[in-house]
Amino acid sequence: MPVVNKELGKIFSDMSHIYQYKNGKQRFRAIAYEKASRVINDLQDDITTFTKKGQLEEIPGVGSSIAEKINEYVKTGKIKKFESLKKTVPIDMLELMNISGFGPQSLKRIHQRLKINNRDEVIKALQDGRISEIKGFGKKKVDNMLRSLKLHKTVEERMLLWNAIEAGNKVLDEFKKMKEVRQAELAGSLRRKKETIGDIDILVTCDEKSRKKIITKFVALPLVKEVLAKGDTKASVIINEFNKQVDVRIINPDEWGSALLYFTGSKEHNVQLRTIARDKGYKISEYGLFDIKTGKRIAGGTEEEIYNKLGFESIPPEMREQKGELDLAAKNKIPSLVTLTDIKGDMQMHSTWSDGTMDIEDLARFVSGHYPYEYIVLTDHSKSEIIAGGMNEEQFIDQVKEIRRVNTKLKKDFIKTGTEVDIKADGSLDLKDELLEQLDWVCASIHTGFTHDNTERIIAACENKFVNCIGHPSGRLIGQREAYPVNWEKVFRVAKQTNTAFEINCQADRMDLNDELAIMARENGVKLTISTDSHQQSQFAFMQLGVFIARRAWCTKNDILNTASWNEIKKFAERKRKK
DNA sequence: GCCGTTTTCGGCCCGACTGTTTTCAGTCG
Repeated sequence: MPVVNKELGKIFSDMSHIYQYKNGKQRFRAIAYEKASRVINDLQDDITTFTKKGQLEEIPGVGSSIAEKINEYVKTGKIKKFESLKKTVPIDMLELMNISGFGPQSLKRIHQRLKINNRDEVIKALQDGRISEIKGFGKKKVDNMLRSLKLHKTVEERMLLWNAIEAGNKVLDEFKKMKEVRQAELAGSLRRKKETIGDIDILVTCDEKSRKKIITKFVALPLVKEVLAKGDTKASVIINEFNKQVDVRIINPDEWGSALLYFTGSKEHNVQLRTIARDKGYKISEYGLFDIKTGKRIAGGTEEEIYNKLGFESIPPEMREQKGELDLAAKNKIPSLVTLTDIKGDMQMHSTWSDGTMDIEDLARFVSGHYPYEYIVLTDHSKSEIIAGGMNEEQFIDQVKEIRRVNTKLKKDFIKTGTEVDIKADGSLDLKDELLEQLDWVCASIHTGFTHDNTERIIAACENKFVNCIGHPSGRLIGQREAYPVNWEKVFRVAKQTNTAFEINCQADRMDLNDELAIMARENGVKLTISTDSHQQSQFAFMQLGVFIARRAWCTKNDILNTASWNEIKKFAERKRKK
């Protein structure tokens, strides 16, 4: 994330906290700052590209007042209003507001009674019993505050989508095993397939009388580490796996659609939908769609029913991020998103010839036995990748012979020849064109210089007529390594001109391109590939992760190259070579 | 503070759980 965006996001989040703390009547102002903070944090481009063009107010949630503050910050490095606000509250204490149980009103009372000014003092006062002497702070509340303080660190770290899918399914299976349960489904950001997941949401239906029994069974499961809350219709627990929070909601079977809609989010999508419903004289809650005047329930059994009653076509969960999907749905223009079954082959993987764990024949037999693919492309590393056992030109020639041998043995032209060739610091490749020309598919990737601006390097690679695709283009590793700076608009323009595809790499910690960049690529007319970059058997299953990214980027089958037959892909490569 | 195919003013989604209360505020998702 661009540094300025991060700084501004933090400032606006702080301002939101300050307004919540100061005065309940400023609630909506606080919400506005909160929203601005989130939007700016999610922004792909550096905010200064907006300030330069005077387009700040085109960002949703940014109006004239916040735009002015952004300009002030970009120009002077400060926001006067924020500086003066900071002096009126114990700002160091408000850091705690991100922790559950530490709301503005509680912190305010603690500050006023104990004259405490920072988070460490609050923690100390909690532990030595001073806070439990304040009216309204009983033993349970203090215990809860101490507990969530302890949990805060581990729970705040988000988990990778892949891990969340595995953990979520484990819990989901437990519900499906209970005979009282009618339906159970993963909801929340997990259902929308965000690249990282905060907590796991599960929705369950049953007869009303079975609710208590289900909750009781659930909180007693061995996989539950700690119970945070439980009532008649919901429960929150921490599970052993990844130390993550799981929220369960139980509803009646005829509320399935409205509850799923509500529990899937995103929050922004729901708020927009509810606002529209309200304008039309309806009210949406997790219990259904209601006519405000008569109080009559209009819909709620399925999500589709609710969308339709409000004049929308149904919207896939991956699109529910308030990015204009409701406008499209109103015009019946929701794209037909790519699905896993559309994928006809895997475009990047490694064998024992470089750093993979399977030899070519085992690999081919495994994939053709477990996946319905028409082709796979073997893309072992080139010589610069010494640690990964990268190969030189002669070794690639030998490998081509081996691939032919295996294909003959399998009696089909299943394995395509290829490489993941290194893009060197100067933008040149570390394999000779004479070799690249002989391969079916060339993917070029950056493996060094992660802190530099790599725009020109990627462009240079695109301009080589034997390069068909750029691999893991942004170089980020989720939670470990930031993406290197790149002028993406420029890069995607060149990609389009040169007929170079860009990869959506499915490795669980890469997910690269991410959804935002995939949107930008698609809008620029750049073709995408979805590939697992598998190094071992289990990783071929990552393909679904890439499909999820593509769906979040509103991609159809036509945007994804490897939904096509190999003949089509060959034509794509040939067009570039002829240019 | 943001926002607008009924509004440039007057709205701003909706309900459950907890704890400490005698009817509700605070917090959360």
